[in-house]
Amino acid sequence: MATHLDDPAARDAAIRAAVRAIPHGQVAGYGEVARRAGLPGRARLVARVLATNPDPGLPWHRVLRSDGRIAFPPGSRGWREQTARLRAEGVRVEAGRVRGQPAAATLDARLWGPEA
DNA sequence: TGGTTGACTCGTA
DNA sequence: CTACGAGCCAACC
Repeated sequence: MATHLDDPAARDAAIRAAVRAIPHGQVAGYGEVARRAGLPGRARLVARVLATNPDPGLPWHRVLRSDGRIAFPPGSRGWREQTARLRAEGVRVEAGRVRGQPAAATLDARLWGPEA
């Protein structure tokens, strides 16, 4: 049976919604975003969506690789822009790597905290 | 129809 | 801690 996520457009929308859900000044991994969008294991799909994303308002810079590093080649245009955008939000970035916020932790845990 | 590509991830050295 | 290889998924040619 075809679930709503079988439709490419729907998956695309779900992924972008998950990205928009990342709070200002916080980050999340590709795999984490995919899981939150209801697409576990589709980290590469998330990357594709961001790469082709037409929405300038999407906080794509808050999405990192699972090891906390920026996914662009060091020194590239995107790499520099992502670094700058993150720093502008108060995120500590060193050598293309984000510190203080393990991207491996679940987004839910960060949104709701250890209390909830 | 079949091989290549990439803003990925994980296990191992 | 970093580097490399194999696995994966969907889009492209």
